[in-house]
Amino acid sequence: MHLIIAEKNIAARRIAEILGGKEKLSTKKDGSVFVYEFGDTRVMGLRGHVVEVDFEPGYDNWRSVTHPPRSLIEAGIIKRATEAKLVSLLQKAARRSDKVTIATDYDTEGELIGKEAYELVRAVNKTVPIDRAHFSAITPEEINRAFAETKPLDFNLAAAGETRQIVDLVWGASLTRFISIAAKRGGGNILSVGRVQSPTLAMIVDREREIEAFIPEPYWMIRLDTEKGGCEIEARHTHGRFKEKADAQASVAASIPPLTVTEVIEGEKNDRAPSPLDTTTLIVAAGRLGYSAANAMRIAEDLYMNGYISYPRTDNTVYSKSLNLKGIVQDLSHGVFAEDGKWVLGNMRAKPTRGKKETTDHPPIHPTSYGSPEKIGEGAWKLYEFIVRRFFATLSPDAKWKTMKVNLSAGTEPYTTTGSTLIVPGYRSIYPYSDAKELNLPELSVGMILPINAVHLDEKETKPPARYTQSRLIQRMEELGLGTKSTRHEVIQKLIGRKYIEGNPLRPTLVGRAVTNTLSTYADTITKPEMTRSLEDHMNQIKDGQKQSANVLAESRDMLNCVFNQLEANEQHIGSDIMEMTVEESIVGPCPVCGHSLRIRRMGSSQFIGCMHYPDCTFNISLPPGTWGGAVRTKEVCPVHSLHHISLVRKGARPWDLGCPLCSHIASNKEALGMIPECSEDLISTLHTHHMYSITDIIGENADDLAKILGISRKKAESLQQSAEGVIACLKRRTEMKKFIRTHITPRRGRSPVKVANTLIEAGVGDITALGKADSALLKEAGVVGEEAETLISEAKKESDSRILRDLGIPAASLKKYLAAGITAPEDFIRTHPAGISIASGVTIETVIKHVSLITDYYSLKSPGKITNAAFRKGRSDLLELPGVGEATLRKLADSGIYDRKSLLAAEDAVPGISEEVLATLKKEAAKA
DNA sequence: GCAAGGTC
Repeated sequence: MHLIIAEKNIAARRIAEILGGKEKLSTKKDGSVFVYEFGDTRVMGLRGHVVEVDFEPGYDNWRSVTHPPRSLIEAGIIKRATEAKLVSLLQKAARRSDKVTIATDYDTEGELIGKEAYELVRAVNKTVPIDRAHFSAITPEEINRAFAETKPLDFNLAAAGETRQIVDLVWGASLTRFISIAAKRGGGNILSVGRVQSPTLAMIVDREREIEAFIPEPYWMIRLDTEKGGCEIEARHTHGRFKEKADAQASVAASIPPLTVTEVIEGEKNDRAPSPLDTTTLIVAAGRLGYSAANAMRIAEDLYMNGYISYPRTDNTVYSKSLNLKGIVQDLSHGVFAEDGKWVLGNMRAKPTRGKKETTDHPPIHPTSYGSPEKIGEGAWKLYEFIVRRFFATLSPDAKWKTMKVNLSAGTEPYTTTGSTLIVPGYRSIYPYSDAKELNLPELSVGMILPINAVHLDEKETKPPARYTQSRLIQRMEELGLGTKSTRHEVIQKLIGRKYIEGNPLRPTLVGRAVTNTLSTYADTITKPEMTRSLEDHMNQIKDGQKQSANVLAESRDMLNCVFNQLEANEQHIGSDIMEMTVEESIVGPCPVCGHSLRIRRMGSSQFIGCMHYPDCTFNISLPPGTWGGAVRTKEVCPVHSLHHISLVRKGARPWDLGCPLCSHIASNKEALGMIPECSEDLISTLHTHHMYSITDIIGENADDLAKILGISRKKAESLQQSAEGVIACLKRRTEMKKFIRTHITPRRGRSPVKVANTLIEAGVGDITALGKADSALLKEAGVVGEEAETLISEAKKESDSRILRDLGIPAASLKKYLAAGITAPEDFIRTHPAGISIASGVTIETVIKHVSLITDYYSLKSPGKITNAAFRKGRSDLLELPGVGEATLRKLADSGIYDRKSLLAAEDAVPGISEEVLATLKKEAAKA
């Protein structure tokens, strides 16, 4: 069997279609893996890299003393399968192959992916010949040619890719760990470092610094209004910017009639049709259409998967000769594009335009089939339409402009104005994305005298450089060689996810600035794009066989060791620097009690706002747990408390805006405070002026202090505190009931669990015990009826009973056994004799008696008599010896307190479930024995 | 729990 391995499923399918020709193609799917078969050939697609480099085992603990971050530099590197299922299927096929062809993408990473496949094949099949097909487009011509002239795999090229992987892992992981540990960051809060992300972050930080350091300078510009035959013309002074206002004013004053046309220069300008699309250009254009970089790529990926456009990750801007451009235009000339498509066919330029970059892996991004707006969908249509029109434009003639430059003089002052008219629309008739505008000037000739309608002196200011937008940043990254077409937008997302940058356009956060500062002081290499450039140089040398991968890695490790010398010597310093710089982001505002700063603090998943002067000041505001979202401060500040508003942010959810934390704290505690009988409005406001907002604040205060604050006696203060504790207990029970209702009631329209609970609370049912005693009329009012109501009540009763039992001191393990035996309420323990309970539940008699005593003590009833385990066992076997006594009879007897011969003989009352005659017979038998 | 690079 001939096994062909492609880089991805779609490529595999198309290769199979082409090579299979007229042969019947069968598609098999195993899990999520597709296999295409024709004749004796089988084609499989990988998912890019199916193995990953990692450190050998033993380096997982970040805080290990024996394996500190630095030890990662020399740690062994292993490869681990990331797509286990796919790998096992691949190897299964490889075992039975007599020929293998690697058909991954035609670039460095593709060669490495090919080598990974090669090693997986070799691991299970030592002898099968393996070759490599190179193709720059998946078209019949290219594929047939590539498979007719296969070559050996280029191990040097793959080694170049592998070297990059290892350098990235070693630098990235060791530095990430070091700096995270130094700044005491863990969990989802680490500080990452990498060859691509760190220089990208540094660009944003640098830009922000430039903006901050920028001092605007005033300057002046002069414009002049004139007209010709009713057509208004604006001309500008040729001096441009005046630095001195006086000079500008002098020029304005000298701008006097006559205004004479001194020169008219007419020309023609060629406006070249745009070049084919690569990923970066697509993202930039998408940015103008309102798509973020990551969103644009997601949509493009979708369009590609559905067959509407070609592969969206490419650096290529030159169509290959094998691409049937005319055929594609014909295919697209439907529906919305019918007319424009026909126009393109009728006006096609001799050769399509070409861009500067030409690569071999994929064609430029172009449409592959027609999709109507309905099929494509609203969110993606603008992007798809752009891709189609851009494709049209690359096949359309250039546009032509007529230009006119007119020089004028007003008194001694020179002015100029320009106009432009589109004379040949060319590609512009089907490509409306450029903002170049026509500006028609009237006919003017040298010597003409025009009126001066006005002379304006505009005061302006120089402006700082603009912040990066996502697409501008991606362009810049491409210029600097940072990242690839597939990863640039992901890098930006990563920086946002790490809270290094935010906003649109992008600004650095304090964390982002702190990390960049530290890195550029102690690990400059990783913050510079030059690291990527020199890595690429080394990769080229490895590819050409001029250098060994091992040498490059050794050099790189030496460098990293030098960096660590710096870092380790300054670890304390680095940690405190970052922590100091970033603390500001968690500061909410002044503490209302002591005036120091309040900070958001996190401990595990719980979070609260606390005073930085703790423990001297214990003021704090509780916040919802982190599962609702991490608390961050927003820009808004409360005018009353001068505190930043707080927002809870969670992945995949809209942020929950709490507003001013103190306002919301006060509001949410107001109702609870009102539940304390002694709390009048006045008393509450007195409490507020002393910064006591919640019930816990009242309870936590020293009783004497509380008395002083409120101007009441100590006794009254104590009773207030007691009432407060009562309210807390009551609230706690309510919460429990709410939770209970939530787990037992399915939400339905107009009847949410919360609503049900609130109706019950209003009616005075405030805990689970009360719910167990509630009547069905009330539940009906709350919207719970029939069987559901019965279950709710009986479950509540069960829950409440078992709580009572637990509170009385019956341990959970025994309780479980009792409940399983149907002994659930305290009454059951009194109604049934301990002997019956013991037999039913399997708990030993001595323990049962101990537990029953707990209950009888509580209800002030007589305790049950003592029975030892031994006596109980003996009595039980004695009874079983009596004729006609089995387990069932034994149990009935036990329920009535009969557990041995003696108690049987002493029994006076009837035993439920046993007839009097039988009982009498038993007694006789017992007396005999 | 770290990187960057493929692809889903």
